[in-house]
Amino acid sequence: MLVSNHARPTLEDVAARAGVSRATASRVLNASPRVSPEALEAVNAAVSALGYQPNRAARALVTRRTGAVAVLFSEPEPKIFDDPHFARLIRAGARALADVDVQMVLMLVHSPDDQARAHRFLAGGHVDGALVFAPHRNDEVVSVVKKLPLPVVYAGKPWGSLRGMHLVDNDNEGGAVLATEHLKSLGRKKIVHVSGPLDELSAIDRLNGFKSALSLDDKGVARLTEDGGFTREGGRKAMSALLARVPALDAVFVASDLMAAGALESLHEAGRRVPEDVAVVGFDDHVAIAEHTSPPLTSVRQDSDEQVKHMVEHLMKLLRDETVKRKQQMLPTVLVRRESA
Amino acid sequence: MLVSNHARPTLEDVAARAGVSRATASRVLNASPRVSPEALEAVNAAVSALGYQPNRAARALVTRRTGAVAVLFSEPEPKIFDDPHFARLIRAGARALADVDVQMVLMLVHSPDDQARAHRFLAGGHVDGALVFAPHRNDEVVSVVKKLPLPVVYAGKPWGSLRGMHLVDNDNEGGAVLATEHLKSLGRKKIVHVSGPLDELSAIDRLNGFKSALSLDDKGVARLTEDGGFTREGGRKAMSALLARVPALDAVFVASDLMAAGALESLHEAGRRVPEDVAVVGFDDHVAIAEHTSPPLTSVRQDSDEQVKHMVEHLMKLLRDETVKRKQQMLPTVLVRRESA
DNA sequence: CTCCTCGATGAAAACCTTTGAGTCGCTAAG
DNA sequence: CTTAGCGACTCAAAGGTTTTCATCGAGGAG
Repeated sequence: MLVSNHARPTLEDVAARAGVSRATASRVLNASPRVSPEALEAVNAAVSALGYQPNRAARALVTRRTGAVAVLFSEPEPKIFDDPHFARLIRAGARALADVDVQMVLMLVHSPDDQARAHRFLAGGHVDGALVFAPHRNDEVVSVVKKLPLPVVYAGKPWGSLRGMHLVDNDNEGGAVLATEHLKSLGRKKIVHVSGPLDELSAIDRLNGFKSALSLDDKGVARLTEDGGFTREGGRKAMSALLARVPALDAVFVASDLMAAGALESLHEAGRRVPEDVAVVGFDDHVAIAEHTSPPLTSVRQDSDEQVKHMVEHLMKLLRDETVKRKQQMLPTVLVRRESA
Repeated sequence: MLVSNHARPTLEDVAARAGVSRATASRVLNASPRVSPEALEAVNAAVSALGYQPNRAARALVTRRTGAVAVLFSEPEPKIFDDPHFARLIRAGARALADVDVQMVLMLVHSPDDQARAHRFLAGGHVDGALVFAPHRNDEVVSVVKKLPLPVVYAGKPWGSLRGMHLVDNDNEGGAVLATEHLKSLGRKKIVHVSGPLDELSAIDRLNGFKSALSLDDKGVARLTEDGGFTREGGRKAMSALLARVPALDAVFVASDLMAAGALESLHEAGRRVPEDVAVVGFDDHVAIAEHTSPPLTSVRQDSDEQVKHMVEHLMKLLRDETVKRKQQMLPTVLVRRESA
């Protein structure tokens, strides 16, 4: 029998070599139970002998599954560049999806053009589902995605009604309580907060945790809090503003490590020693930042790798039509002590 | 006529509605010339009326094209997190590929496991081609990819023989000459260089540009140069080492903006004023960094967006079997003056 | 010994598109 | 008036897999 030119082997070839029909070979590949041990072995042998790989397109055609999922980021461009958090999320997504043998189609969505394209793409059935990172208030992406008949898992709470939405969030509020309680336990009396932008629910949750740990009323929170916009520069400015407004402050809980880095700069400039004069706690536990500030930063760890892994698992369950016990998962946060508090 | 349930319309539906055959409808979609204006219009009308989108799997099955390309990054993890350059490349890739309606499948390749997976995936015919970012010496990814019958375009020169390889590089050497000449033109006499890791050809090229602009011999270069590893911290340390070794230095060309940021810190600590005492030129012109150092950084611009765009165009030509005039493209670099030199 | 059941298997349809070969109606050339 | 040529189109095959349904054989019950 002539071996064909070095075209990729098809299921037919495998079946022929194993001495069974295409159907049986297919059943082996899909781990169907109705197949005899001998057939199973023969097919497996043929598969590895031929180096067979199923043709994704053919399979997709009949199963109506593409084996790909979209990963959507809606974030203004500078943030994506500056904040290592995004790189980490993208990497975690790449790894987690590769682990389950699913193609990751990355889409960055900023402009209305991008939104239209994303809509076309998602509606076009080119992916089986989507992972959506869109933390901002009234994010267009969310409304675009929401009306599509497509399984979606969100990272954190998207703005608006959460009814029926699948998401994996970090316990932002709990983490903030942890951080604030820790500062209290150090005997600090005048604790302030550099928050993230209040059009993101994660920032609001952290603010609320701070507020509840200190039993503050709205006015109190407003006085002791400044928005740092989740950027380094914003953190620096917010810290300066707080120093001006509350000169006697002896501790600060900063809602992200990147902002905390900025806040530390501001504190140094103001001549305050950390942690002696002012204790500082960040949020994220982003090692690349937290371990390289001076002093190294005590921070609330939110494990992004874990979050993304859960998102992928959750989405896979949705795709397999399994029932998920809880649509909305919350991941615990822990305090990682270093030297700043 | 009953409208079917809300299943996605197929080409058959479009053809029926337009009153033509499937074949004609297909030709319209693929912009074949052999089609009458009336038919063209009728089909287009039907397409938009039905909101038809071609089934990618079916198309892939017959054309043997997947409509997806892989984007491979082989870089140790910390780099990917810390260096905004990667975020920029990823973003540029996402945009450029979306523009030509091609799916971007992102793969980060670090471990041997990853390499095996990448090999399986690429050999499995799941993508039509690949964009490879693998700058390091003897990078496994390159050898894996090289023996595959798959169109590949590299970012920058991969290590090893370049014969027959398609790549888009920045004019690193030219940029380095530009930077060094600029420092000379400022009347600086003692110019040193913080290089990137010398297992990357881009770093070597920049070093060579520095060397040739100053007509240095090997010994001279060695004395005036220190490896900063393309990291911020490395830049700081390299600068300190150079300050110790060449106290009289009055200018430094740093091979990346991230390292330059570190070098500036080191210079400040050493009490040198920039640019009065020491003029500094970076490389990359990474705005997020260069505009926010103090003082703002003069830098050699390499336009990554442009580079990636060229890579995508190049790959598309390869996929269309067009002949490419030059397999290896070199993109010009320009000096962007700010305050540091 | 016959009839059923049941598990393993094979034949064939279905998924949706592209594309080469063939058809049809027309004009221009002979 | 016939015929070659041509443009626009249709027919139908091909592409590789999953899955339904039918078949086949073996073994157990009657």
